[in-house]
Amino acid sequence: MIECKEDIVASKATISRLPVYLRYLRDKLGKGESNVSSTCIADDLQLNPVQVRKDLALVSGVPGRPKLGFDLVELIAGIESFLGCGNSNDALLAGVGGLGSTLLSYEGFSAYGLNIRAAFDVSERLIGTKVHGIPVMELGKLKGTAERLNIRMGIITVPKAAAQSVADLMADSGIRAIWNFAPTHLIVPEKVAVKNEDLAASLAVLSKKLRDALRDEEK
Amino acid sequence: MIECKEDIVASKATISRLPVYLRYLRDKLGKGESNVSSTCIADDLQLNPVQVRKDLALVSGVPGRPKLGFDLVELIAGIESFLGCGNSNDALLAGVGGLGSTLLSYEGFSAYGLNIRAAFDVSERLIGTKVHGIPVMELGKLKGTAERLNIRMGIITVPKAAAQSVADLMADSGIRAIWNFAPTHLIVPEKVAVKNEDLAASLAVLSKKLRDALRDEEK
DNA sequence: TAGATTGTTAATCGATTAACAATC
DNA sequence: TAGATTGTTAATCGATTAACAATC
Repeated sequence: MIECKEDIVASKATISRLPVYLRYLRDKLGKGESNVSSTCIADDLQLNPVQVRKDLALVSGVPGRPKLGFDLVELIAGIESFLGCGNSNDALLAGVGGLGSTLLSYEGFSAYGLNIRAAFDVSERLIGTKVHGIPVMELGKLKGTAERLNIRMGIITVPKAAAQSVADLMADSGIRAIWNFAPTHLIVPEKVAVKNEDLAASLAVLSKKLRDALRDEEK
Repeated sequence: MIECKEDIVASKATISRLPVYLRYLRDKLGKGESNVSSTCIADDLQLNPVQVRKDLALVSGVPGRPKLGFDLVELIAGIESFLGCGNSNDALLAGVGGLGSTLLSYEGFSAYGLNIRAAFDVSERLIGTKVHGIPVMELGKLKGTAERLNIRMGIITVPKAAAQSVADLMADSGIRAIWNFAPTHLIVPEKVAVKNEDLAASLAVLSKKLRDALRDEEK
């Protein structure tokens, strides 16, 4: 019986920091280290040490030890268990254009449990090919594939104009979580979760920071 | 004299919603509409109407009118002025791999003022070519180009192992804001702003939502 | 006028940070 | 022991939401 940290409530902010810790801790482990303190993590990642301790306390199986800090192996296992928890994150991707192909080829996802099983497009040229070993099928086969493989996560990388209809199709195919890279707001049934990956919004935040910094300087 | 909304303080959360409004409002304008109410925006984008009004009040030149709502043209101009404010957002990109090429080819950025002027790579095969009209040069020319064109924003799409050294190079070249797509934490001088585009973190949030939703259902 | 919508003030909510006793 | 580090409780900070008078 795998122990799942199922009933722990972690804030959205905490959850989004966990992969950052995970990456950092795996790096440290790779360098042959065996312990790390919250203060050290906080210094390196430019976070508040108390925040780090609180985040880690939520997901670590074993507590940190005064003077020594946390055991790297235990900590990594704790975060992996929390983020992955035995459930594989199988997904489908719709839209094998530039961004879609890039995501299909991105090696980094497997480290976080994401496993893209099939891709879909409307282009005759792409249907039947494979990208990074992942088969590209016609969009009409999305529903059957999702149901057959019991896949609950969908990635949308189609052009804006097609995004809503693909979202509808996914919702109708039993997909319950959509990672949306199309620059548009999707309307989905209540039980479908959507995460918009909004590059424009990120850019806006950065660009504002830059402008403020340059202005402060002038004074 | 262009009126800049320079001294307005908007929260990070507000700033990241502004491009979402902007996209939505441009759509509405394209459909021939001329006014929109905050309640309507809130309904469509699934936000709280008071939040929408507060956000818009910060950036709109003219107030909304009871019964009518906001003038679309004025509102769009207000958000554009706030986000762009006359300063062009010229940028450099380092790392013309899959993701880098995708970003170079992405049409959507210009609508938010981003203008990638040059790209850099170490691959002999790529140097001297153009991607989507943007010249790819050897990495060694980054500093000279940044200084000559007075560019202050850099985009990092190199592999993880090269990211820190590229960040150092950018910082040394006068770049003051880095949009980092490499899955690693960068150490930069205090005056350089960094925005990490962390796909793993986004995935973690979505994946958690999905798991919670599926679990709630079982009960 | 009546009703929809606005903008503002106050209350609530959630997340971060500070303070500090406990522990190895 | 002394000092670094932990985990927890309380205070602060920031953002969202509720309540409501003003307005077209």
